[in-house]
Amino acid sequence: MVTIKDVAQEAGVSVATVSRVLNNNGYVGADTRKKVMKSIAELNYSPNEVARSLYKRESRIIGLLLPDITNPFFPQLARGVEDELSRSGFRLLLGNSDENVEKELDYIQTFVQNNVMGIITATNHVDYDIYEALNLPLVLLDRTSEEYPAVYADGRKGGRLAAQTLIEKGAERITLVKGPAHVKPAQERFQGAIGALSEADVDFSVLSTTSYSFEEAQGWAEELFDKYVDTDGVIASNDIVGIAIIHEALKRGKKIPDELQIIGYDDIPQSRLSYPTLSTIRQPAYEMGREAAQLLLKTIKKEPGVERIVQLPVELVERKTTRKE
Amino acid sequence: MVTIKDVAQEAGVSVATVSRVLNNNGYVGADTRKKVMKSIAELNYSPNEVARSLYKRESRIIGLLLPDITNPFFPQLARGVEDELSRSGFRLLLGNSDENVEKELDYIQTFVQNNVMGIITATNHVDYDIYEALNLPLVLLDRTSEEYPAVYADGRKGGRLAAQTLIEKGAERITLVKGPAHVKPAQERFQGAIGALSEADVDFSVLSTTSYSFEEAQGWAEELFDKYVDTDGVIASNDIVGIAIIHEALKRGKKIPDELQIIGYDDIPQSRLSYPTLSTIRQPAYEMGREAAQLLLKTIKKEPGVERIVQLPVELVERKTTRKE
DNA sequence: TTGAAAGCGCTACCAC
DNA sequence: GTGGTAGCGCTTTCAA
Repeated sequence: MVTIKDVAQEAGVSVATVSRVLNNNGYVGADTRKKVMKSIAELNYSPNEVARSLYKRESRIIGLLLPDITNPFFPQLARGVEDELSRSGFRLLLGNSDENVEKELDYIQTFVQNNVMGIITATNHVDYDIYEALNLPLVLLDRTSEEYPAVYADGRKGGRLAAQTLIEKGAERITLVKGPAHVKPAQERFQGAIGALSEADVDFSVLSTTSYSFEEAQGWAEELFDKYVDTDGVIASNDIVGIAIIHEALKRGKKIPDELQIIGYDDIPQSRLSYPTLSTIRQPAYEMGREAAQLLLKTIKKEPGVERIVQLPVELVERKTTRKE
Repeated sequence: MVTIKDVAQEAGVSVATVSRVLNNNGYVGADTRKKVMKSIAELNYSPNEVARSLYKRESRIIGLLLPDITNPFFPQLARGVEDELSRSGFRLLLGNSDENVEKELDYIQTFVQNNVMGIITATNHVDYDIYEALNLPLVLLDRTSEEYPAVYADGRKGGRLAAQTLIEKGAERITLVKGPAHVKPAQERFQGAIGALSEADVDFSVLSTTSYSFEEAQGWAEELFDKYVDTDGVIASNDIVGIAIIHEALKRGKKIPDELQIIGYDDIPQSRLSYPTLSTIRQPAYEMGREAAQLLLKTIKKEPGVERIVQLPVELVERKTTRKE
């Protein structure tokens, strides 16, 4: 390992001087600087971030905590965060919590132990003490809270929009799929949909589910059609479930969208590839990730007047599982 | 921030003693140990990993370099790596390279700067000098190389299997979709398929594509049917493209699998949710991630007799886009 | 404009 | 058994 000492020796100056050219502060003579630069290049030196971090009590690392990168909504978020962060030279320490408090706490602890400069979390347990005591820039992603800055899309409005769409397009026996109770955004969109449904003159039923996963989505779809045989409009809890419902409906010979309309939530990439393509409520996941990163960066840099809440718009994407009129 | 000094003071011992109980080495009297433990708990102390890392020249961090987490094959890998790693208390520094050498080099550099204990990379540019000079445990994931330990599934065999399957099931005008030339595993499976196709008495055509992405998959599918109108069997470059092809085929009124059979590659989770469900060659992505992590861990711990190559089996998953006989 | 040296939090060696 | 202390690679006073 080549250290600052080696560079200093090679260049015939002190480590202090090397440090100055490295960080571009303090006075350094033009030719001294040149000499140092040359030695740096020759030795292929790059400073040890760990030592730096120890002294400065900060690093170029951000902690990102996600429920599960395996859920296709989150890779988008993660990429957004990473792309934005890496433009400022920050790197990502990544953790999947599976919505499990212990894992979450565990990750938070190691984030702190590693001197991360800030944390972005898409988690439900922000109310825990550990975040309070953290004393670190924190931004919530895809979640809300009274206390912390947050970037999210308006779930209530999204849910409402989904329901309204189905109502307008003539669905009369709507089934609303409710996502896991412990997942906040799932509840938000559910509440929004319930609101719109209640205000309209339609019959509707609620199917309660406890997961979003690919493995179980098909089970929910089957249960849905077993219980509500003649439903003609389903509001899925997310696109995965929506796609599973398309699948099951086709299997049972239902005509989409004539006999049955389906609307999803998220607009994950594969929704454009289902057949028929899934109408859905779009959340700008990649953008959300970027915004969260920007917000965090600004907070770290202590820029004045940073907005605490960034709410991104949801949007109806009409494709082929809803009727045209 | 509470440091080892604070704990020492609180417990009325020296920092050396605290360090000993922390690391469970050296002699510590039973009651001294108890006192120290108590102080640690009271102050809610947890050691600064950065300081530790600086002294020991190692850390509890692994660098993971992926092409693009947004491609649904990779989250599985990443989860496998993370789950295995976290069992040993390691964390993940994550980077997406987009198959771009510069980004890759950039990430490698920061990995090194942050004292990572090892690197897992799913990258095509291992031949570059930087890896040689690295002097760090490295394992390739989903890639092969003469020089480094690697975990992968047998692409040649997979490609061969895909082609054989279609031939056996009576496809007579096969179209083979070739993935991006710079992506090694894509070429492997392509070669495998070409081999099987060449040995059989079938006509076939090759459609050359330059990406795997959702955005462009549909374009490839359209091109495919425009160019090869009467193909009755397509070997997709991966499941994304396979799903796009199903979509396009249905749109054009083709009967699957009677008029047209399709076989994918990877077995990403959403392949079970397409309609009809996609027959495919399964790569055990999650397992691959875990194996890579295990291999790396063993290398780090310098366990003797560590295997250099872990080749996981590919497997035909018959679903509804291939015929039954 | 430059160098010497203290110190970031921790570990490990050497005394006692 | 326990404490003192050097030193990991770096940054930043303070003096010169």
